[in-house]
Amino acid sequence: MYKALFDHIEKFITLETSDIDKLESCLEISKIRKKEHVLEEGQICNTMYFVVKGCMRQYIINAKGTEQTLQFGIENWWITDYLSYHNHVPSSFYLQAVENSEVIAIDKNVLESLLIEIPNLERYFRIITQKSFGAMQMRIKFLFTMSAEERYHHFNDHFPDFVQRVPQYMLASYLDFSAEFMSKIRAGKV
Amino acid sequence: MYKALFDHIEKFITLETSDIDKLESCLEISKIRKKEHVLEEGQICNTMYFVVKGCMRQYIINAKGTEQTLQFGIENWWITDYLSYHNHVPSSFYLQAVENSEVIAIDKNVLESLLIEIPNLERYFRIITQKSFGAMQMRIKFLFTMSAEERYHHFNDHFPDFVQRVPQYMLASYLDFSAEFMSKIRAGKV
DNA sequence: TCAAAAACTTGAACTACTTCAAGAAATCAA
DNA sequence: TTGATTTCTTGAAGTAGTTCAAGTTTTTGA
Repeated sequence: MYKALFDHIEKFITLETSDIDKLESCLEISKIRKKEHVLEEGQICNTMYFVVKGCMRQYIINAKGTEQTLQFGIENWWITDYLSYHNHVPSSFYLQAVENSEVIAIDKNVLESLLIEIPNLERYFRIITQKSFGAMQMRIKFLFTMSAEERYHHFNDHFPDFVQRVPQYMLASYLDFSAEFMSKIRAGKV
Repeated sequence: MYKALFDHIEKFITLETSDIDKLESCLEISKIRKKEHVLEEGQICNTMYFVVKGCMRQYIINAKGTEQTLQFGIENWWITDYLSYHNHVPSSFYLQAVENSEVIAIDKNVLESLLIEIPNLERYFRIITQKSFGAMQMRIKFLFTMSAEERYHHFNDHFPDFVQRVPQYMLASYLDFSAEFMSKIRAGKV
């Protein structure tokens, strides 16, 4: 059940059996129904979520009242609002399930003590966060250098299955263009 | 000399004296002249840079041959290409000094062994990377929700001194609009 | 299984930006 | 101190996208 997480951790470090037990005793799986929120704007985010199954997203509601997806989190990704988490300030974001999902939620206080007890786990989080940061640097590059149509095709080429999984309007906003424009790109009307 | 870095580290964790010595023996300050590169596109990035003095930037050259700044790193920031660093693949970016700068360069192999020896240092990097990731999430939010003019004023309100430090065209591309448009915003001609 | 809700499509009008080209101002290096 | 380089400005023309509104299709849930 927690296997997905342990498998993911073992890709980067090796845990002692005692540490596995220690960690396991702190974990709890929860099921999040499609459209359910685990964080809403204004709340303080005290939890990190590891997606075991399904898909979560981070989004905002912009000045026009439209939702804009800033980030997706699928299987084997961690998702949280790191700024609210670390600075203990109200979040600017919503965290919501896009599909019925299963996540491992781990509370900040629990996690921070665990990390002090298990230095190797600290290492795991350092590595995956640095890698995510690298992915984000590439994302900024793509946003800055590609046209809307190029971003769509690029994403579609790299993640064809994922494109099928989420509503088009969510993907459109993630790629930073309107849902209507997405429709026209797909129809070849641009 | 390395004080800036030790001061920064001590904001997040406490190092044993022996660890301070160990770390110090691995550090080396280098001076980077304005416009000098520490990384060029296509090279593999094996170094992390801590800016002691001055300003560095990460940029690309786009399809039209124009430079686009993706990231600045000023005093007390780490800067590197995390994707190239972790995946050992050629970098998509340039890393260059915007001003005459002093940086502490630390080699990947040296750092990775140090991190294993000093778990607390692992913790330091985990925390600062997560915080940087949080800042990046906010940056995406601003890019997605604000107009060019709003982005300029928002940045100018929050970092008035920094705006004076870098050429306008670099800041314009960092905020994702053209240098010419920046000129018009500043002249109130939009 | 069917009504309601959610998601997608389409075209027309609009606009926030880019591009280009040329000149002016500021900074740099010898 | 001056010529060369870099940076900034300006206006005119163009365009990659948005917005709106209405209709269609698909999915959902009782």
